[in-house]
Amino acid sequence: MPSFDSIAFFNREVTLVARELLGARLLVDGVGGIIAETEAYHPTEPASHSHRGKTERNASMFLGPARVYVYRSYGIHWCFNFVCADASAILIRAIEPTDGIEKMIERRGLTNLRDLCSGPGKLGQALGITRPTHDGLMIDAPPFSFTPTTTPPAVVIGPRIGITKATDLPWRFGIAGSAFLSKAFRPSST
DNA sequence: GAGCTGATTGTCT
DNA sequence: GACAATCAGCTCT
Repeated sequence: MPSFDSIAFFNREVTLVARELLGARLLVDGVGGIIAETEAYHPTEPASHSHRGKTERNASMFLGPARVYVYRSYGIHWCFNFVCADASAILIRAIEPTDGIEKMIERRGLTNLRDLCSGPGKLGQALGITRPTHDGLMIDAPPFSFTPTTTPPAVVIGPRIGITKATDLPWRFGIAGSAFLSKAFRPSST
């Protein structure tokens, strides 16, 4: 039994959780690493899949906090999200590989650690994420393993990328100075 | 090193 | 029928 209450952790304001996820350890079947980059999505803004209400695709976002939401992006990639309070979600954009690296190299067909999980689609492939297998599951039950950090890293904040709506919201969070980010953060102090 | 473009398929209008 | 929370490969500087 984990002493960590995942529902309480995720049942909070989505941008707060997105920031606290940085440095946490996420494994899928023993493969994964340290979360290095996240983006927050809330139903009140148009970039969120839950903005238009519940559909078959986004049903997992309405199951409650600490769930996993998986969707296909551009018809090719699987993207991995955590569900938070009020049908909000956090897209995991990048991970620093620490566990099962050989498995990730095999799945990605690459040997460069920095390219294994530095983007939502790459991450989904490296961790073997698919919608039929993982969508709607709880994050604290197998095959997942989630461990929050006890030593929060320095954080950089910026506007979300890869979207066409609500692009001005500073809801993208990353570990400052990490070599595993999907893209560099726009220069800004603090 | 930075920036642009084609690929590919499920979902929504 | 059009779009999309992306990636990889190519061109240009």
